[in-house]
Amino acid sequence: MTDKSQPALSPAETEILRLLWRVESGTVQDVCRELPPDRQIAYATVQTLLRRLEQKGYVKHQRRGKAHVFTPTARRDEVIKRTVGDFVDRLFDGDPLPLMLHLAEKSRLNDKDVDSLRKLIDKYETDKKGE
Amino acid sequence: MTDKSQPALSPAETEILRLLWRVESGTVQDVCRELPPDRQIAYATVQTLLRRLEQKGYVKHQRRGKAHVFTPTARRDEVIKRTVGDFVDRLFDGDPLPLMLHLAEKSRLNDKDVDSLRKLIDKYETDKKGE
DNA sequence: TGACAACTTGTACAAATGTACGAACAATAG
DNA sequence: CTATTGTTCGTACATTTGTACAAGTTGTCA
Repeated sequence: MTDKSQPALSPAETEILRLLWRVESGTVQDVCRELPPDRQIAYATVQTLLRRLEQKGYVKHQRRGKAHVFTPTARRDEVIKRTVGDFVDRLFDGDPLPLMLHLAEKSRLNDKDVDSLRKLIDKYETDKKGE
Repeated sequence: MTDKSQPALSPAETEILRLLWRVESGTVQDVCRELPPDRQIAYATVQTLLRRLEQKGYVKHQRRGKAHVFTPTARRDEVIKRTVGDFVDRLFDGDPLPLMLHLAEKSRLNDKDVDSLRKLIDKYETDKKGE
């Protein structure tokens, strides 16, 4: 059970945490290297954000030689779930359907996307029968 | 064409704007009255937020007697679209599908929801054939 | 062992955000 | 016309966020 009551993430923190997830685990430099080319922020800034993430309990670090190696402690899907939840609460009073419909309408889904969705829906209906 | 380059909304601002949309148009008090009971913030605070919304170009006001009547100038779906877009960018690199799948999985959709979705998907496939 | 390079830590600071008080002002009742 | 009441406006302030410099620390290579 990971701690449910972690403080919310700021956008910049989210950005960094996502990079860290991508690397699995890494030093400040590793994270910096992962930044897209059009998004250059200073080493020190990334460091601060990682520090704040640690304060908030989303990552931990351990030394490896001189460097700190940061590792996420929060599971990706947990965080995403909470973030999305907050978002849906804020914008749609907690009802996910309008968001889904919105997404389905506005975005160009390709065939595979539609397929995945259809599978999910089918699965939902199967599950429901099983209950 | 509404101005595309409005400054982003803070969560509190979003909250107030949503209330204003609900009322269509109203005074500070009207908006206050619309606040859920478990979310009591001071009149003055709502006022400030409405003022900031106006500065950012999301609402305008006109006098009616003593009071200011605020009206949204930004279309609901426009704002939602942009907000959702930003969110998807931030959390999913702009790809909406993971979010849709996430929503479909984690949320308890009821039968009507699933039905709506299915309709949308069907429509998508019809459209595609037509192209 | 001492100099160098890589890293971290402390600190800073401007902007944005959430929140709200108190003074000024307008409408209205008497 | 004045006192009262409801409203706005200016202002304030703590906190969070985004950003980063400079000084200190630690490992490493000669």
